[in-house]
Amino acid sequence: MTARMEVDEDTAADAAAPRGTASILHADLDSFYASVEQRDRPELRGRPVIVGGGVVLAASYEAKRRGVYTPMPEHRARQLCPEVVVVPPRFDAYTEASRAVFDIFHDTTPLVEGLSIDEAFLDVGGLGRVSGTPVEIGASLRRRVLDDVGLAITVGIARTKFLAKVASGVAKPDGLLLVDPDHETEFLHPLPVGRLWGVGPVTEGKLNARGLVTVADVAALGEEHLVAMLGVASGRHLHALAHHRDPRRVDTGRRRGSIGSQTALGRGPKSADTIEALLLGIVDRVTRRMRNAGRIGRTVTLRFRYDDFSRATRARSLPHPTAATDPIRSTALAILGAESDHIAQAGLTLIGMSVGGLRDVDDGVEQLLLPFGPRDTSELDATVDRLRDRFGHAALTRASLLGRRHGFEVPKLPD
DNA sequence: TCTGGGGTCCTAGGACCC
DNA sequence: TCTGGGGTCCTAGGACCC
Repeated sequence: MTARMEVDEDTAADAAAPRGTASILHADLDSFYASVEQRDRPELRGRPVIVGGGVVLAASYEAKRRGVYTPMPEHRARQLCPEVVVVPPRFDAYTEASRAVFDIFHDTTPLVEGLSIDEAFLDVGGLGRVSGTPVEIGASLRRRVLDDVGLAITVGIARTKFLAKVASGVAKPDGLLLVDPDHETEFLHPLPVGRLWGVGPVTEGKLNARGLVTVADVAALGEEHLVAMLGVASGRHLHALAHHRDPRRVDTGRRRGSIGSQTALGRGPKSADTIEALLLGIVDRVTRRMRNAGRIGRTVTLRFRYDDFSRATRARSLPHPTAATDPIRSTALAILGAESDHIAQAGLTLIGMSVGGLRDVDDGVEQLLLPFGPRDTSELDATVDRLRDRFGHAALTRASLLGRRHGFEVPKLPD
């Protein structure tokens, strides 16, 4: 490896460049769903546990040691490990546990970027005088999550988000690992390429087929070769990561760009009525979640999977963003109608719908209300009707607040 | 290995506009 | 009548993440 480093100009340049300090934490709860079950049911501790519903959603470390992983079919897990305990998921309990852990994150630093229900980046740079070194902060975070929430959490600490994420992956389970900024290459280069964030089975297969097995192998390659192999974005990204270049800051302002729901149907024939009923249930669920979140969206996407596991997505954009059930339902039904022949022929095994192009409902309300002022309310009634149609009844409360802020009364308020 | 449910990002072609 | 280049939006598909 040393010889490789010497011939690699990029790495040499990196080594000469001034390093930042390792102050980014990646905190990742271990086997999250399964750990919550073991926490709440002491008789499950020390035993192989999977949370499942057809496939393995999460496996305890006792089960992982037996070769069980996500998303393995449940029956396969039982073959590998006959004494495994299968627990149905309790998503409310996981959401609540996640909220408690994120409270501790936010109490640690204001710079928190959530990645999923069970992991986040924390920037603890500049907290030194108050809270200690990043390693001390990481250790105390782990203690607090265990004491207050009863869950094990692994923390990776590094100069960049990418390295912190890789570090927590290496440190699992129940660990803490600092990647010293002066020894990043030694840490990174021996790892298999599949450890890189963004390298999945397909990319790993392409790289392996060209004899590229470790990160060092990838790092020795010019960017143009990776771009030719993987495309512009992936190639550049991978090249940068292999040289531990990752300028992304911890971003506290990230918001979801789409909200969706899907359901697997199993094999066997389903009537068109059954499929339509399932879709209507999905539409209700998604639009309710949108309204609860105060988001509106424009692009309705249906997702289908067929008996042979081929997939298709069909999208249609609405003229205006909305969270109202009616326009989203009719758009979804129109897409379904256009696909009905293929569905009848190919056999549907999954149906899903999501709404993308999300914005805040306040933005939509504001856009419709903004042309009005205190002296121009002649068309306000019609506008309020349109507000209700597009965004649903709840938007009227927001419209009322916004109207007052702009100095006029919005009529037809909800009671 | 015969596959859940929630998402993100990237690519690419075509329509449309200037 | 035929032509260029750039930008944006829409749609479909694919890879990836937990």
